[in-house]
Amino acid sequence: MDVKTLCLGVLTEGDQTGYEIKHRFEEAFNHFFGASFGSIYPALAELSRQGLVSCQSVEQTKRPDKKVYSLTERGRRALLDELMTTPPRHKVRSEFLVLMYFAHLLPPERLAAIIDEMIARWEPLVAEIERCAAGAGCDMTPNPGMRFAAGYGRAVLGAALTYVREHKAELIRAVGDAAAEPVALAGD
Amino acid sequence: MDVKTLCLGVLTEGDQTGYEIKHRFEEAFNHFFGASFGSIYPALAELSRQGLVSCQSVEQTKRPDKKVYSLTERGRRALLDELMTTPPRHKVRSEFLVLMYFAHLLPPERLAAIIDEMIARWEPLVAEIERCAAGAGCDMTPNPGMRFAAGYGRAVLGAALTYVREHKAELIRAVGDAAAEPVALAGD
DNA sequence: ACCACCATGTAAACGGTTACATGATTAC
DNA sequence: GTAATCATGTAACCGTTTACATGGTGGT
Repeated sequence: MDVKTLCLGVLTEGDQTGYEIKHRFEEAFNHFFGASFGSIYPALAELSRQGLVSCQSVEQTKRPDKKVYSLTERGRRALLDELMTTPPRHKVRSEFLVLMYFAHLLPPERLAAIIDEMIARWEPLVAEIERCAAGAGCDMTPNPGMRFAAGYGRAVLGAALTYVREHKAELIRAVGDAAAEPVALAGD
Repeated sequence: MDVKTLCLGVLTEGDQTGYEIKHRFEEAFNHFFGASFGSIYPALAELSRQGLVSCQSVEQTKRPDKKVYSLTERGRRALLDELMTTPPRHKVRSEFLVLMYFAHLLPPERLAAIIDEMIARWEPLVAEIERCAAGAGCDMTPNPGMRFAAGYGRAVLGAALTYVREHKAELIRAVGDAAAEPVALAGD
């Protein structure tokens, strides 16, 4: 499953331009699937070439023509097929946790700054997930899947936030103590 | 931050071969950083070329020579520098949640199978994280960072497990109801 | 018989990010 | 004057996955 499939999926919610699709990605999939313009535009071009979406240009003054994409019947079938057959992978790649893993190699101020940065990034993300689950940014009443995904995000990010908040001081203290130990021995 | 950095990090725990490093990755970083042989061996070769690790071959009968890598002083400095400067990214890419998002396009049996598969995959993962946090697979007493990362994994995976278990039936019912509605109207 | 474990490596293919190119409009 | 919004696209680059290549040992 790649950006192409996600584009097909977004287009089930109505015809959209590449630009709009990008924003829909950010609203709806922000916490579990990222995509940049550099992957979306080529994906749409390829889908168009394969006849899975159709495209009509809308002229605009002093701007590139807007290209509105629609899901074709073949595109819908391809999407359903993909959804029926792709295995449910779930990958996390966290440089944050790598940094935490090697906490004993870092000064406490750096640890504090890293954790604070994560908290500052996750807090608004939870807020946005909540907004999205309430139906913002999408015409229709939020369907069950949307609510499930949003609920998952809220639950998991909530747990992450709680965990880092509750263990920040403990980690910093423990690292400080471990660093102090050999010095104390040497000073004996 | 890439596999190279992680290799340097693992080597702070003691000299190891590429093969052993791979297994250490699976034990320690399983839930937040994946790496295959195809990325580890070239990474070690590159680190060796850069003088960040040293390597001594150990002859073996009827097997390729074992190559034991050690962190050099320059390697340690490079690692510390990397840990001090890399921003704490944290990315999730979940085809599972994409599938859930489009639940209304899938039959209930498929939804149930997907959720059950995730539960079956996460349950042993939590168990392994717990084992690792207790100090298994690593000579030293687990240091604070290891425990923090493991605790994070336990908290977050625990929340994920609880969430999917508690909302599985609800999702499947809601999707079934939504699918039944138009039929009921048509039948009126 | 067959599979898992040990042990290293290469190379093609893949998919995505980043940076670049263009350029008017509107709001602070 | 500076930044954000609208709007599309290309191309170089990056790192990883996947598949292949080799082959003895030990367990069920």
